[in-house]
Amino acid sequence: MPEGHTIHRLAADLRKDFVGQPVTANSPQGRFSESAAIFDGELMLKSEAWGKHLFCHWESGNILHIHLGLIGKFRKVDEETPPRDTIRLRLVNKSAMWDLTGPQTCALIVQEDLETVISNLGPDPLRIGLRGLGKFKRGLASSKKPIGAALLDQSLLAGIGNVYRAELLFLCGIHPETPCNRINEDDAEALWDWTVKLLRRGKRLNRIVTIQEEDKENISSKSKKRNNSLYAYKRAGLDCRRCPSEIVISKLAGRSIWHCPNCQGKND
DNA sequence: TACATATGATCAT
DNA sequence: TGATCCTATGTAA
Repeated sequence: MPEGHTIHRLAADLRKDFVGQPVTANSPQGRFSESAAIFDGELMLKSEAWGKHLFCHWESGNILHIHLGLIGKFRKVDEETPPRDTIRLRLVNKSAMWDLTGPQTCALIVQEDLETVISNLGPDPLRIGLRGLGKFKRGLASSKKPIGAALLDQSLLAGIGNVYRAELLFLCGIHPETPCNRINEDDAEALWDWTVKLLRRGKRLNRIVTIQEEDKENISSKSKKRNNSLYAYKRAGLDCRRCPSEIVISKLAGRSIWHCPNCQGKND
């Protein structure tokens, strides 16, 4: 679940449910009890996302910093949901209840700490939009890493994860091993444009959908049931949606990556 | 019941 | 590069 679109959507949903009326906070699991007690009963003033980081600001000036990591979830639950001991944090008010489980980070910090966190992040496409292109291009130009590794580097751009990196490279026709500094102007611009577009779509739909209208008709009725929203991610051995080749899987920056050997030209 | 896996990141070697 | 942390889910045994 958690790439940048998820976190921005979360920030917006939490804002809707909690900003404006006092929030009860506790830690059924116990591991966050002391900190939760500090802002328990306060007003949430603001809820925002930077890349994959979520920040909820409280009256006292304290800030709840959450990073979901690989397996974390922060979800709205029914008021009868039992307080299981995997729930790190539970937020409640009159109209809503949310449970946080398995976060990589859940900490109470102050503004200065927040600034340190975001100073280590590259441009966030969902905050800066198309205006972030310049920064992104400079980041690419100064790196020799394979683009497939760079896209996961949150200090180059903030919010992309393993699904989007495979899909972005497919849509731009770029081989994952291409060194960043060999990506030309047009490709860099296309990468940034698609990133902004796809993250916005993901936030709106609350899930990752990269498939384009013109490719929908090429999806055989056989596979119509599932897995129809992506081009490359987890599609090893299946037909490319745009040519007769098969999608191949490889490893890059310690994670699996998928690409079409025909549509995503080999780098030399 | 056990194990593999997951849209992440850090720390040790 | 590999081990590690956190939790839930699906599949194998």
